[in-house]
Amino acid sequence: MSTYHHGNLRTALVVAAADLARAHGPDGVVLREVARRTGVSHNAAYRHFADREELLAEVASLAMDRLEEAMLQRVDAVTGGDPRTVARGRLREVGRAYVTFALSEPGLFEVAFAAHKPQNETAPMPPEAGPYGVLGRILDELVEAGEMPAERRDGAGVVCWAAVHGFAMLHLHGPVREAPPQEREHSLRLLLDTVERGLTRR
Amino acid sequence: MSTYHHGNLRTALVVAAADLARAHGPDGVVLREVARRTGVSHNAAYRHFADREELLAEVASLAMDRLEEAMLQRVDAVTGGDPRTVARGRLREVGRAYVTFALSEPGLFEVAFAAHKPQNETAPMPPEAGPYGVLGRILDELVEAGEMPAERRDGAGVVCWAAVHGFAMLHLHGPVREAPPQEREHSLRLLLDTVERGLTRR
DNA sequence: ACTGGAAGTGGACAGTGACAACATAAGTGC
DNA sequence: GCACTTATGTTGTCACTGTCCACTTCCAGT
Repeated sequence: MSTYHHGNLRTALVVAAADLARAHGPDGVVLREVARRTGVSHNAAYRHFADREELLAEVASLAMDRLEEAMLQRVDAVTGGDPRTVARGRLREVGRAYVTFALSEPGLFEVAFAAHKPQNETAPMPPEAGPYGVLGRILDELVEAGEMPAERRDGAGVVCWAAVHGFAMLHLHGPVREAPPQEREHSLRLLLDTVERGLTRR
Repeated sequence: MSTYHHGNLRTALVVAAADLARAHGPDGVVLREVARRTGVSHNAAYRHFADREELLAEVASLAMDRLEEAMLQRVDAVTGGDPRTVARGRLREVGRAYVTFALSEPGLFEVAFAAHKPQNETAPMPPEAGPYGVLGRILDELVEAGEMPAERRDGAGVVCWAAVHGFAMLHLHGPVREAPPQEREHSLRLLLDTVERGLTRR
């Protein structure tokens, strides 16, 4: 048989797992179904991943990449004259991108934060990489532009992230999950207003 | 046998399920283990709950009650002269209570927001009940005291909830889950500052 | 005292993650 | 060219889960 060895099963498995995640969330990523879809027997995955959790972690990492892409795309579109308004605009856009991604790719988004037990292999937490890094750079811009007091810079990343993350969660599983889009947009605007005002004012 | 009929198995099952939730999160609530702990055979639960999801929903409701208690306890402790400072203090305390509960009872907290498929039986969403109601009343106080513009009242509930919910999530499963308590306290303070400033200022 | 239905039991079944033993393909040194 | 080693897939199995079904036990109302 020419197809005994798949070639690059590992990535194929991750892709299939990501599809499942997209469609059915973290619990939908079932090892045997992933194998089925890849046209390979169950247990084949164990040659590439220690266990289900490790495959899930790979999907999570993929999801983080997608999230970062979405953020960068929107953020980089904000440009033009005044560094102050640019920085403010970017802060808003990065928040909007986060929420938009979460609501349009709920499955991937959940998986990204469902990686449970182990911290990753080598890198414990490179703070300047990934979505958090994107946000951090924008906050730095805000400080440099004189729009945010420098002493607020420290926890600001967590504050911003918490706000949009919570917003997304509440609209995915929380009590406002059935709110009409119009109301959702209103809340989001107020959220972005509040954070911007809270971080920059006075 | 005197113990063939348990008496009030339903609540006993919910309690056992809650214990499991406390210890191991939503996925730790395993029907068979719940039955085992209650000293009853598997399947006994099916006389009281349609399926696992329904038992989980009951635990979620219990968790919501605990959360509301914790919030009320801290909020009601804020009292004294000026209605303005009282209202502001309560807003901070309700947020602090939310985060504290989430971090000290992560299992229950997760279950409270893991109830997936069905909206509840009778009440679709009584907005004035539960934790959301507690928060809502505080926001009303803020408006009445003249500390928050009335036109901001509408989405304010979602904004506050999102902020603390996201904060809790990030510290439970997110990238800052291993942050030292000191750093966490700093971020929380900044979060509360930001929301307060953002909602009240001009 | 009898009986009908509610509450609990025991036994199945399909589906899951994981492990161990086996089979096959691809290299690798000679 | 050719044996041998190693990475990669496969089959078979196990314990565990949620759920369905048929059966048993007990209480309540006549």
